[in-house]
Amino acid sequence: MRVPRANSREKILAAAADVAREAGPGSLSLEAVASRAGVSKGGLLYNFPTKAKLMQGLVENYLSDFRKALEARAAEASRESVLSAYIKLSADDCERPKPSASWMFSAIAEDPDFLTPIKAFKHQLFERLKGETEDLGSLLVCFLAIEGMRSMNLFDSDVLSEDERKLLVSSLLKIAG
Amino acid sequence: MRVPRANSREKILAAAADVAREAGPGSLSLEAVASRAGVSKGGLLYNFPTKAKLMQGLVENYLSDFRKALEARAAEASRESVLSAYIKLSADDCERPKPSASWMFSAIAEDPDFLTPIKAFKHQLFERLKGETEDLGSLLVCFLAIEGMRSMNLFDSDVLSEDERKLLVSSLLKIAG
DNA sequence: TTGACAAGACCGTCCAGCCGGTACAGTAAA
DNA sequence: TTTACTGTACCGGCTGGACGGTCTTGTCAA
Repeated sequence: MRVPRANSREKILAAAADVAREAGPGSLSLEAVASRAGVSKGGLLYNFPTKAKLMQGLVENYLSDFRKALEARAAEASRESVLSAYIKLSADDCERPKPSASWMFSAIAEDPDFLTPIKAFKHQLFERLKGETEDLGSLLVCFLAIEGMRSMNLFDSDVLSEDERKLLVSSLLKIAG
Repeated sequence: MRVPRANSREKILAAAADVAREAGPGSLSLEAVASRAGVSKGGLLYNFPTKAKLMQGLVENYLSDFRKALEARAAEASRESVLSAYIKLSADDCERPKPSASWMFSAIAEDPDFLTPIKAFKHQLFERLKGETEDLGSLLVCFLAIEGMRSMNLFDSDVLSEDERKLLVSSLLKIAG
């Protein structure tokens, strides 16, 4: 694999996420992405031969980032549980008021199957946490509460205040032990 | 050959939800809805002059159903807290393996603002629960865990088994007190 | 020379919204 | 009782436009 002039792939992926977030998931067209990335449509199609490939790229990018971030957190405080790392990571992700993954809605509209890797990852993560936590009930509550937090952030729903979110996180960390 | 004069509005709303669920949120077109509802495109446009009105109808229908169901639950066991009623209602909703609200993704793709009534309702519900619960931390955990459960159902993500969901619900009810 | 794009024309598809019709139902005058 | 009118509910073809994807031609750096 040759080194590109500039790394267009990542620019394009970032642009796609930007477009979905700012113009709405329904406005994620190839032209909009290309324009946003400062790339021609031909250049975009060169990197992602089809829109499906672009969606797939978004999912893979998202997952690899997530994995890296989680692993980094789990490593930096190895005494902590992975569950705690997951809680803190998610709390930080949701700190940012902008939903960074609106592109998921575009992907679902295109084809719901694009999300299967994400579902699989979540399942895998859950299994991993099960092996680590002794009280399944607590794990379930924590895991689902995180899911709820992430979901609210994704939908750009600001039901909770800043303080409430912090209280939630500390409550979850307490439950996680 | 037009057979019965029936309440087309509800038929159309149900058809829209069916189409989104079965053909995917991206396939929610006026023609598909009309065909599914056994109504012509003109007839559909007669009831809902624009696609936006149809989406709005879906949201309003969803909210009024939700309100009724919650009120019914809260009334039938008036000794229970509203939080408990909300937990049980959500558990029952998620029991059905079909994600009954895939149309939400279509609505978001059309315009994210369609969901503001739902967000407002959630906010309102949360405020109501705050007035009822003494421990804010417990409420937060419960509320978000329910949100997570609903979100997983919406995304058709089957991370939890049947037993795990039941355990989760009983754990939540215990936390809710 | 070749890989990595730029630029954009072009085509087939799809879809929302509009519009001119049509089949009733109710009413009310003749 | 008939006829004429009016409004409701619905039909279905049409069109303008957007969008995805392909293809061709050109550019420039390594």
